[in-house]
Amino acid sequence: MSLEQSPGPPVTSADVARLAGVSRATVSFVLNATPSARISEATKAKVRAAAEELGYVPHAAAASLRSGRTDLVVLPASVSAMGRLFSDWVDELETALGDRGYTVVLHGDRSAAPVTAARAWARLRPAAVVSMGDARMTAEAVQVLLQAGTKAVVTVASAPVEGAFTLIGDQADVGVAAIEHLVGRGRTRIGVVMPAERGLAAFSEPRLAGARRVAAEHGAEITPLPMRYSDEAAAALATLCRELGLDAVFGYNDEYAALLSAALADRGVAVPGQIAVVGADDLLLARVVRPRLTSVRYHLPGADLLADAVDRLVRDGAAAPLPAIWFEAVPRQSS
Amino acid sequence: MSLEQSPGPPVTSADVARLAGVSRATVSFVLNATPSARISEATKAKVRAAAEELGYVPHAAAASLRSGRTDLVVLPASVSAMGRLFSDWVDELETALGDRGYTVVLHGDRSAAPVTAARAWARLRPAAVVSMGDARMTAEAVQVLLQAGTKAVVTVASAPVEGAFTLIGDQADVGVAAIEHLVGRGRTRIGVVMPAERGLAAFSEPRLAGARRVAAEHGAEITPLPMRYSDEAAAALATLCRELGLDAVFGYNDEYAALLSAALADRGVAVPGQIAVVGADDLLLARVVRPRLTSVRYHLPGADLLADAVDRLVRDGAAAPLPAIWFEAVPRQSS
DNA sequence: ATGAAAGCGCTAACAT
DNA sequence: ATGTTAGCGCTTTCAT
Repeated sequence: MSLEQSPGPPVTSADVARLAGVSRATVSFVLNATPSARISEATKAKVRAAAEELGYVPHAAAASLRSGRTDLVVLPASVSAMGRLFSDWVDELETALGDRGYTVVLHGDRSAAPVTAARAWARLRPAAVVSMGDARMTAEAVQVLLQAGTKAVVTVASAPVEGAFTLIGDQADVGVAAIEHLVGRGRTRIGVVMPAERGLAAFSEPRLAGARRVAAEHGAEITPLPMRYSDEAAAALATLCRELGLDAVFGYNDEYAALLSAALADRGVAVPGQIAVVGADDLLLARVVRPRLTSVRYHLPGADLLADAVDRLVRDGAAAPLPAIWFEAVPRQSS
Repeated sequence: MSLEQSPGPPVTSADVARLAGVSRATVSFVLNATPSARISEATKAKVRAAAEELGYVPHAAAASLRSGRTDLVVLPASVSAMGRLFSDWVDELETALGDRGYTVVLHGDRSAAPVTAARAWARLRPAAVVSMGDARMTAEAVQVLLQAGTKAVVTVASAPVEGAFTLIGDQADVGVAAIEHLVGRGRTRIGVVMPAERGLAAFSEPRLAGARRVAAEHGAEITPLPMRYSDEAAAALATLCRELGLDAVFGYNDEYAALLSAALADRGVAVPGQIAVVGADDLLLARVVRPRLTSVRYHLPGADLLADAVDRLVRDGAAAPLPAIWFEAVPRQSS
């Protein structure tokens, strides 16, 4: 293969047709294996050879513009805001959708307003938008997408979102699971870490609310603890925890919890002896640190299940509901 | 805003033109703020109002099909194979390119062959493909993209890739930095963790090669240690390390290293007393675990710098070279 | 200052 | 069994 520095004009299906000595329609039929068209094997071979020789790559946008169909699935997701739990799951979903013929693309938008973000996705005219862990799929955002012809709008929310296929899952239940676990172990003066990093409030606020609800039921006391994700902030907070006389901390997620747990140990506070610590997400990190970290674990629907639902939504406009996301504390050494 | 369940046919610029009482050309001029066209303020206002009222969202594919330009940048990246170091950096790059008017999209393809993957990206006719940490941007893959009209093909590699804007960075240097550090601390019987997970060989093999090179220079001995990313595998490997009489381990990256370090401690092996441990990527994890983990740190070019280079490449077809990626061991308690 | 019309690369009726 | 043709939604000369 010769490597030319300056490639000629882009190869189109017309070039392939010319070289193969057939029409553009025939090229389309052959390369897309259109079932309704009967093309002789000889012609097929000629077309494929020509395409191969020219290095022809179809123009996805042109094809979908004409056909009115699209195989694009947009996953709105900011890579760095995603825990390892989610990133593994996103990977599986990508594979599952890929197997079903979709082109999956992650779109990490940074715009604040839900409708603005939705418009950015809608410009691409995707067949589906699957929003996991992004709290910004409001009813209006859904309308923008639907209006742009998006067949499947999937989102996670604590209650059904109008027009969208909603995966029910309430972040408050993370707080509930954590506090129930701690109360069950006799803890009553409980701190709840609130990350200072932007974009995490959508998760931390409901978790705190869930924590408060359960604590009230059991006569336990909740103290919100703002914390930045850094060594120094963890050290300062560890000191504060001791001064406040807390006997437990729910650390928002495993990363914050592990950071704080290490800082507590550095200050001579016994974990879980004096202060119990609970994380969330059940990352491998929870098993890497010592003491091993008790963590609230997600139970997400399987990626294949969700991919099937998306496929159904795109083809038939409807799909059977999926089981809700639920949460469970996995007890380890830290509590 | 009324939420209709079944949206009508998609709104096109023709609808906007009709409502505003102007031609489609005028709509295009107004919404794209075309400098060469002089449109009266009154008309502009009318058009914008009509677009707003109809909830018009432009069809990106149609626009770029006609104009021959595209603002799409594809970042080939498998989310889960990306360390947190890279994910933060990818986030910044996304922002930087977004600020320059590009639509950034992560494409986590799972196909093995470089050319197949390149074809999948080329179907989208992106303006640029920026491949970080994906070792599969071969010269042929670059040609496929160039041929499809991709203006900027950027990749990381240990040596310039023909036709691509290459960011020089050699994974072997990660191994070099780790082993030089360990040898400098008097260690001579060194294990190198080789992750069993698929897709990581592209990184682990060169790191091992770099480690071997430096070890040979200093009369140290290298033992490759296959390991899966799990608690059990780490436990088994910890036992093996002791049996082999190793005095140091380079743990591939911080995650594997931390897992192994904890397993060693569980077995009563003193870290760093009996066995020193070094990771890579300099994640916050390295500061979360105890003993704090020595780690090899990347020095990547700033995201803004790279975004500028991409922009230059797209507009002018050329850009000034960027400084090479280099590596440095950050000493902490584990070595 | 605005409109008419051509055409980007492709697919899908409809012809042949 | 294959070719002809008419657009998909948009941008962009060229006219007016």
